[in-house]
Order: sequence, then C-alpha cells, then structure tokens
Amino acid sequence: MESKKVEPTKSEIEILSILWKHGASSVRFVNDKLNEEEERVVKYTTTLKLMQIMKEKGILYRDESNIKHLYHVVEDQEKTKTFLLETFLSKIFDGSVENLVMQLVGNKKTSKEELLKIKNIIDKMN
Amino acid sequence: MESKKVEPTKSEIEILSILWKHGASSVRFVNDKLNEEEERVVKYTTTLKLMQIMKEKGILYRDESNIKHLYHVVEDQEKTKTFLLETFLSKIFDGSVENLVMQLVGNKKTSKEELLKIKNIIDKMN
DNA sequence: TCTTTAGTACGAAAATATTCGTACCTTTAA
DNA sequence: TTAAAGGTACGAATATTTTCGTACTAAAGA
Repeated sequence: MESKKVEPTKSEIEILSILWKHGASSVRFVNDKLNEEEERVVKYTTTLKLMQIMKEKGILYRDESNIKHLYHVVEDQEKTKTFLLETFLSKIFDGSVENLVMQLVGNKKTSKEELLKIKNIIDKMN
Repeated sequence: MESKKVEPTKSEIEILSILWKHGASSVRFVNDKLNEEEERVVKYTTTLKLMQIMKEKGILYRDESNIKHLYHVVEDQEKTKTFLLETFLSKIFDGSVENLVMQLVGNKKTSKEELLKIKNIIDKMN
C-alpha cells in the first residue's frame, strides 16, 4: 500500500539542490545560500519552516546531536533526480529521451561541442 | 522593459500538452482529454476557467469566430519547450545537458537501445 | 414559441504553498 | 547571574493555484 510519489514543490527543490551540492547543512547555511544566489530575499524563519515541513513529509532527516541541527536528504540523490527527470519527460516530451535530444539538436543555441560531449559520454559506456 | 518570463503552472502545462498534441481546441475537447487520460475527474468549468486565465496571461489566444471558441497556443511550441527544458536543467542538473545524460547512462533503467538512438540522432546531424 | 442542450462569464470557495512574527531555549562571555 | 547572540518551534497571515456553483446566452428542435 505505497502512497503515490509526489513531486517536491519549487521551494523544496531549491533546498534539495543546495543540500545535494553541499551535503547535510544547517538551516542558516541553506538560508544564506538561497539569499546569495538570487535576487530575492528569504527570511531565516521561512527557510526553517520549509525545512521542517520537508522533515515532516519525510524528505529530510534531522540530526539533532549538535546544537545546530543538521538536515540530511533522506532519499538517494540519483533516485530523486531520475524521478524528476521521468516526470518532466512524460509531461513535456511524451516520455521520450529521444524527443528531448531531438529538441536539443534542433535548437540553435545548443552548441556542437555540447552535443559532441554527449556523444562521447555515450560512446564511452559501451 | 520585458517582464521576466514565468513558468506555466502544472495544470497549465497539462493543457498546453493537449493543445500541442491536437492543435487548437475547444474547452470541451480539452476537458474530455484531461478526464480520459487520468484517474482524476475535472469539471468542465474548471478547465474553462484555467483556459480563460491562460488567455488573460497571454499564453492562449481565442478564436471566437465559431460558437465553440477555439483556443490556440500563442507561443511557438519549440520555444516554450526549450524554455522549460532550460529551467529544468538549471534547477536539477546545474544547467548542463551532459549531467543529464550522465544520469541517464548511470541509470540502469535506461536501455542501451535508447542510448544508441540518442547517439544516432547526434551522429546524423554532423 | 417554449424547452432543452451546449456553451461562456465570473465570483468565490478550497486547497496548497510560501512567508513571517513572536515566543522561547541554550550557550557564552562579561 | 545576566545579557547578548544565535538558534528552534509553530501559529497564522498571505499568496497562489485549482476547483466549482450559479447566472447568463445562443441555437435548435418540438
């Protein structure tokens, strides 16, 4: 009886990104990152609340052994990203990676270099 | 003084998908599609309201020459998809297509065939 | 003409997501 | 031992998105 997996909200994804990049962090750290990387200003308690909600949802786990609590991401990063990618693909590209790549190829802004890199990655894996 | 481009909401993307797939459509048609493809039930007036809002936002254009108004997508499909892809990439894969492909390669669920297809697409374009 | 059918308009409720103020706790240093 | 600094808890306001009820309008058939 597994409840249907639900996508994180936009704010939640922002927070996840920071935790993915920097590992388990305090609220203060996450809040600083949010504020430095954007034009926007986010109050400390807003970030705190968001992370508490994420903890309640089971997205984050809190290590309380220090005074500054550290929040860890519960689920494996790869797994979450795969899920997000699949959701995105199904919504926008009919579930097909090929369609996505076709789009990239057709898009003038995608450089040849970039495509070549992709080709190399795929070549290497054989 | 161009106002910053904003992502369509989830419901809006669902509606866009249907219009992309089937071309300009009436509210009735879109609503039927929404209901047939999901477990969920959406009332006609809900879809109508959503599409009216999208019209106000300039996402859709309405052809009123018939009794059944037809809603067209204003912006080019490719352009919108590119924008959505870029936004997604920057949020999840640090803006890099390579990272996305790496993820696919690392993911056991992605078949070799699928990757080969991608390689072929890229090969062809040279 | 009257009634049924199939639409549109639109305010407002409901659900969800985001933001913040304020109370309170702990440590540390004067 | 007290004040300042830096943290957490959490209710509640706000903003946004989604949903729907109800009023209204036009066409078409009896």
